[in-house]
Amino acid sequence: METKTQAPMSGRKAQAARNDELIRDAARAVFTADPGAPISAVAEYAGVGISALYRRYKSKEELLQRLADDGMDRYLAQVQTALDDDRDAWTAFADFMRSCLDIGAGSLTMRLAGSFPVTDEMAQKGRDIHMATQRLLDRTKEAGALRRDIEVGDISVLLEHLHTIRIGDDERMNRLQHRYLELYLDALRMADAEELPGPPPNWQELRGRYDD
Amino acid sequence: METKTQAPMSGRKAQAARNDELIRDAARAVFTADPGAPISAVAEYAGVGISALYRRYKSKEELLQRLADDGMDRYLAQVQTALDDDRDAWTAFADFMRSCLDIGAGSLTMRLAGSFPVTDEMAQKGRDIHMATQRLLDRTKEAGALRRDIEVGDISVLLEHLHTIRIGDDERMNRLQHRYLELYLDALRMADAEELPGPPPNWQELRGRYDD
DNA sequence: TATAGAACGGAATGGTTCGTTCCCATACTA
DNA sequence: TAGTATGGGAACGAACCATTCCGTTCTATA
Repeated sequence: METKTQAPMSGRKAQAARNDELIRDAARAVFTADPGAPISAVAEYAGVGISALYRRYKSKEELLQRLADDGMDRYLAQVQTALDDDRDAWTAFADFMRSCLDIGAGSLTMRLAGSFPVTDEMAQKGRDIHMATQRLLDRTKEAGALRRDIEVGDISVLLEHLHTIRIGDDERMNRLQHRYLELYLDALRMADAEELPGPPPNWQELRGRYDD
Repeated sequence: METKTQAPMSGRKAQAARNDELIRDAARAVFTADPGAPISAVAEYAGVGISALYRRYKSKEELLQRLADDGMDRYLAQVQTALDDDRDAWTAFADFMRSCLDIGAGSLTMRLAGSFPVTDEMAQKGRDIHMATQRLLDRTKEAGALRRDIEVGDISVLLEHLHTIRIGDDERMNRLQHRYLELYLDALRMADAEELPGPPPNWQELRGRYDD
């Protein structure tokens, strides 16, 4: 009975496994659209009851932490991919930015700022992210493919804010986000442009939003 | 006693007049920072009691409408200034964008989307804004100073989202917003750049957020 | 087929937030 | 000094939400 021909579909265990994923995806979608959304909205979006959620996460806070942690992992993976990319530096960098938009990296992590305590582990992961991103930027600058005065904090801010563009359905939204990313990319590429005003946001300013 | 040497300060009427302004400014500041802020936050920020607020506005909704209406007027004034600016087209346009950032134009109007019903008068004003902005863009494009595929909706989206950058205190925030505006401007100026992906957001898409 | 128990759905609960109203104090005006 | 416009801020009631609870469904096993 367990090894049905077509689907390991039926069966509480199978449904539970499917729900694990449904709930993660729903949570990501819902909280990305509205960081203050009620937990019931996540359940509804996932098409499950609230119990299914609380069976997996002790509290809303725990769910948010996991989501943020997930987001950091996914972002880090993108940076690694870019660092391993042996095409020309600019192409690797530009594609890195485009991927980040698609996977929503950097979005949740930032938008959830302040809504849960930061574990030591997450803080460490944040530093790793910073360093890896720095390496990517340095490499791109050395190839003369990126403005000198762009720093890690700028990348965070750019991605974070491109994600706040929310118009139309998911597909349209994504397309518009890419529209403005391309605009930014055209500017980022101008290695010899005049220097931008103000110091870029630094580590402390960005993290500051978590500590409140 | 009314005509004290120093100030026409004391006196209920004088205080009332001052409060009018205090409250408007507080409301703008508070709701710009957080469109969902409670009315009590506005009173606190203005340093007055809640009564002072309700004496002037029948409800929170009315206050929001007035604020949005105000914002539209201020934006329209900026466009007019830019249209009357007889320096070169690009400089006029760039300064227009910079001014919009400083006065918060386009910010409130958008961020408040959906939180109150739109009056016919406001809808009309919205159309005026659209047309005036269109004229400004056309003029700038004709001078070869602006990408051809930038449309009115793009300007709305750009301004709206530059305003969502909120890091540090008011001054720092403004400086950072200008940092990214300059980045955008460098890209907007590239009249012969490759076309951007996706159609720009249209009137309907932008207004759509109000009707819900 | 009967039954224990995992996994759920979703209503009920209790606490918090917030718009609005109310009551009383204060400061001018006549 | 009585009358009136302003304000301050507590009190009220509705809405929202995280979390808990209880009855139900489905599987596996005997």
